Amino acid sequence: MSQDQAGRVYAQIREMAEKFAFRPESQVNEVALAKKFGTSRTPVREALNRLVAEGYFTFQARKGFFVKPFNPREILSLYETRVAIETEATRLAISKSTDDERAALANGLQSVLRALEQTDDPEVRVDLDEQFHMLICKAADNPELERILSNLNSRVRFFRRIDLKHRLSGATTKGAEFGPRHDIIVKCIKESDQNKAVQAMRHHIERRREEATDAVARAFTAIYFDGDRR
Amino acid sequence: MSQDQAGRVYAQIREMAEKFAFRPESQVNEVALAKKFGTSRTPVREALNRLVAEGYFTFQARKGFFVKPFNPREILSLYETRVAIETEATRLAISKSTDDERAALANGLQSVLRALEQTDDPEVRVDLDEQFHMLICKAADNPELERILSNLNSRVRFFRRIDLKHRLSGATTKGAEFGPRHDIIVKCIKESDQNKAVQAMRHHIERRREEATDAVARAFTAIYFDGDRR
DNA sequence: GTCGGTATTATTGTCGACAGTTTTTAATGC
DNA sequence: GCATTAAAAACTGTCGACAATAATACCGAC
Repeated sequence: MSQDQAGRVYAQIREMAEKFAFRPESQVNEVALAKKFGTSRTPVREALNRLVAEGYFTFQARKGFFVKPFNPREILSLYETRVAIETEATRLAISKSTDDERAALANGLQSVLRALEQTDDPEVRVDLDEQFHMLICKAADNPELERILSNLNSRVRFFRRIDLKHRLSGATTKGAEFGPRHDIIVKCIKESDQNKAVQAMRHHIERRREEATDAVARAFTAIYFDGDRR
Repeated sequence: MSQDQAGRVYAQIREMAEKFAFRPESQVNEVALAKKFGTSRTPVREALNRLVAEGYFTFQARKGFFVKPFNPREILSLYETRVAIETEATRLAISKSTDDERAALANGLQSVLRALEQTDDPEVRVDLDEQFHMLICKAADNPELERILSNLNSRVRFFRRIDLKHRLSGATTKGAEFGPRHDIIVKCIKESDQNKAVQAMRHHIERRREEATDAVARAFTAIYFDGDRR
């Protein structure tokens, strides 16, 4: 038997969860998953346990694992937490860094922004957007903030995708709505303007949050009426 | 066999980790733990998996579970993360609440402060201090922030205890150093002064952080030279 | 002594089985 | 029909065993 089923199974279940292949509030069937992955229940349970602690599932003793409920409040709380983490990360990234480090960071961010301008593929754009935010967080030099943010990101990814697709489809003009906000953040970092950078980051995420709340409605239909699932 | 070994084992291992009964960086021996708890390895592994995701241990494939390294940087990052979470929680607690809710919160906080004044037992005081902060976080009405903060709390508890014991032992006067900060936060909440409350919370935690950095040195000796352990 | 390589031991990863619970289904009485 | 209870099925929680891998001890050559 291969030796790291758990890791593989973990990655796959997580991906399924991110794509909402599980119906919210439904119970997870361990044996079905085990069968699907061609393993015993052990690696499945191991994966699910990790995913509980990461906020994807809940667990009730003697009942099993359940998919996290999926309501506006949950999503709001995710975005609010992002604001908490990322504003502080921005502050730290600026206050801890030397001039050189800050310049390097600004460079990195700008090259992400350039890449953003050169593609219309929503998947890629979500990916780049995430990279932008992670770069700043990494600059804060705090493994805990990084850990939490990457967890939040993976849980918000689904909504981001839906949201982004919608906006790209022509609801608004790309340049006006999407572009400049990122630029402002980079500019403030370059100029070491802590307060303005933090404020820009806050507004950036809060704006996304509003749009995501919208996206939830669309997501609901996508999940519940998009073909058969158990 | 009883039906919830995993929960019991989880709680016990976590408590051991909080008291640093495991030597940082050392490998966790699954069979030894299983023996100690009178179970098989299954519940032990289940517990460890959860604790990895909660930041107590790390995991390397085909090597096993390891106790998180224990250095000033780790601790600094924990406190910085607390600042991120709690300042935002304070902001939300004020902006989301009605006048009545805010008054109720202030009442609750003040009764915790009264309790704080009536005991010198460090254990109890750490507990009350934690309650104070959790009350504010709960008022933010955000399950995610709450989840993260209670995780952070459990991981800093050890340092808080050491720190508090030291301060109570007479290094400083209790009233001057410890008392007023909390009061200011309550006052700002009562008056709905968001910015001041956030600032007060930030300073409160940052001050603790500085003291905790000190405490780390003491903790080191406590862990490494406090009798035999494996 | 120490270096390299091999045998031994310890430890992890996975499995299938079974006992203990919960949920579902069926049956009975009203 | 509908509620109540009993039986059956489905599912979870735990275990002991074994295979795969890593760590350690041993041993001979130099």
